[in-house]
Amino acid sequence: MAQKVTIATVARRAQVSRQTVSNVLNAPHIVREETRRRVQEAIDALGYRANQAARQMRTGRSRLIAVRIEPTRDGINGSVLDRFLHGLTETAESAGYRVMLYTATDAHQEIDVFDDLLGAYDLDAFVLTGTEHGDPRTAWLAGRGVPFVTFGRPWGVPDPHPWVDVDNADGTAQATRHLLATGHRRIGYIGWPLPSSAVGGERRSGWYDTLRAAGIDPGGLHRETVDGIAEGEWMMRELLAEPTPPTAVVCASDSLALGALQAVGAAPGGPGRPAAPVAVVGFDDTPVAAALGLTSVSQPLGTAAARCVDLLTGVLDDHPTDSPVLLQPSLVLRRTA
Amino acid sequence: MAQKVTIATVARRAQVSRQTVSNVLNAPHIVREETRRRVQEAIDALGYRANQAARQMRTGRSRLIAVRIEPTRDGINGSVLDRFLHGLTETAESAGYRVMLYTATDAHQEIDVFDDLLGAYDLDAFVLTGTEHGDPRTAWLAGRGVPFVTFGRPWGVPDPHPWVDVDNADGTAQATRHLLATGHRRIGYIGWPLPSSAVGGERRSGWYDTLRAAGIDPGGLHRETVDGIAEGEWMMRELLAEPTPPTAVVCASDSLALGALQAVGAAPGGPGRPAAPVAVVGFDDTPVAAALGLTSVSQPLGTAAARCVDLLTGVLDDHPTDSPVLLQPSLVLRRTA
DNA sequence: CATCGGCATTTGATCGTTCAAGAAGGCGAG
DNA sequence: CTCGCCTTCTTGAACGATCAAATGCCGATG
Repeated sequence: MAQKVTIATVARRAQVSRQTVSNVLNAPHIVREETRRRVQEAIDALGYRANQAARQMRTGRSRLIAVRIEPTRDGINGSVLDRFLHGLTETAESAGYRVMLYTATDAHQEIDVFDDLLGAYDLDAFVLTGTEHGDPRTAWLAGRGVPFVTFGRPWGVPDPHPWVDVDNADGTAQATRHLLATGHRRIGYIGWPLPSSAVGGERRSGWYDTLRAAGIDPGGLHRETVDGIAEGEWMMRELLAEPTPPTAVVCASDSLALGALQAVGAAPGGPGRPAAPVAVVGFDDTPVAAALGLTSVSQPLGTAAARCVDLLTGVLDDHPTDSPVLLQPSLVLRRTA
Repeated sequence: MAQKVTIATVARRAQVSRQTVSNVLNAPHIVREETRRRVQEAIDALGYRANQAARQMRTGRSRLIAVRIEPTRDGINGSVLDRFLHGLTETAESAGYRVMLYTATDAHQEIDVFDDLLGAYDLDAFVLTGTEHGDPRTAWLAGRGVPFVTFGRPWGVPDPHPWVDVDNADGTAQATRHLLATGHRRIGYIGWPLPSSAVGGERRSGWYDTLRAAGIDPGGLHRETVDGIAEGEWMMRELLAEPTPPTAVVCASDSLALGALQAVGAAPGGPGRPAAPVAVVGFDDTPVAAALGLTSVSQPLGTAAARCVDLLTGVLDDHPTDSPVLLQPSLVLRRTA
């Protein structure tokens, strides 16, 4: 087994002091060109890698970012987090950071985990997903001066923090405009209950405002429910029982959309099958949507993750760019609309 | 902002030396009961948490486990990794370990990442998923004496290592037995090409052996292809074109099963719809299967993850239990079989 | 010619923990 | 009484890096 290579090993080999090696790594501009090259050669030859623990002890920085991994409640929507995580890990790597996972059952227990992680591992930053009104987590982190980014904009927070979000309203607006363009006039909406779901409000307003802008009264053609396939089917049945039922429906999730599809009797059978009698659009472009030919709004998750890392490294490396990022989703057209 | 609480702070408050505090944490049995309690009170009162970086520098152990996060190639099967990761994080937490993510494009690049992570972060162990024949990663890790566990048994490795796996053959065997019990006699199989996919071989043999044991000749009722919905549909069409087509088919993945479903003209529409004319069973019990009412073989991913952590902590904490773990899957019955 | 300032590099201290060795006290045996 | 042993606790050193300050060198300046 090879001996451990430390900064002292490199220093001896390059005939310089430890500090000069450290400078080559952390402040190359203050080292003379010829010395820098000599040290660099020694580093390469020995395969030296700076020990993070030692560096961390001195600097108090760990180059570690924490993200919560959630149990995939619904199952269908789980892939959203999955794709986000992958993008996050990849971008963080290229910025010299690593991603650490943690779990939590609720916001308050999550705060305990923050405390734990900060105390034990000196975490540099947190990425929070799924912010809601009056989120206690952001207040706690901000109060401690811990850097963090949220994927999801802050809701009613006085002192704003860096965030990245996808323009949910624009997503449903795109869906609605597409349906209008293909001749639909009675376009319904199935989403989440408003006071509790901030994102739900966004998605509904995209549908609502687009119809109003087109001179159409959305009327009572909308329903709100918790997420789920069965719930979507039930709500769609209600809409179909209206005096003048919708000819198309925009849904806040692929789960709801899948339920709606079943209610309209569309037998989803994959690409190449005849279109459903009632058009349906989902949200999130999950694998289920792709598999079944469900038209759905796609979030640029890889980009969102990358921007989260950009914002964080901005704060951590002292060139903050505190402008929030709002990304545009795109409509993926398939059989159902 | 509160001052940083170190082991010295605790020691002063409890009127003992640093080392005694350290002993309370790491070797309580050598500390007198009354002293132990006094120190513990100080720890609780101050909210002290041992700094991992400092501990790691002295002991060389980081209490960190690394797992690779893969791009969800297919999309449908992505949720498998997702669920595994969640279980891993949760079990690791309760064992005092944390999970770190990394990405890699291929096995050789992954080995570079190993080197990086070991050099910089002193990782304690790796969890590898998806082992194949002649995997260079296990050889590299074993050669360096780095602890690791694989989710997936070793294939043709001379010097075995700890592993956890799900009995793939038993999964397809259960599916096949269920089909036999419900009266089917001509049962086909759609899976992955054999020499390249070790898991594919397992899954096929479960189907094959069960039929043989029931006195039925599997004949030519099987097809092998790469994973995907379109591929499944195509292979199923071939099977249906046989002189005596199958009345049921077992598939190596939900993707293939979904394709097969489309080929048999079954319009998957969710629970409550009439059964398909040809029975179809998938593998992995993904959200898509649940959403469409596809009968599928379910892997106990949470348990598998927990056992991976158990094996690792066994090695790391010096009470190795080097018996591999083979878990039984279960068949989730839905509409399609 | 002495002094100064700037540059490149080195030296000693430090982060918070655990290891290895040593010290204090009590107790029983010779 | 002395010695050795055990239990319990303390002291100094070390892990590998960075920070802050000091050093040597050089040419420019008064």
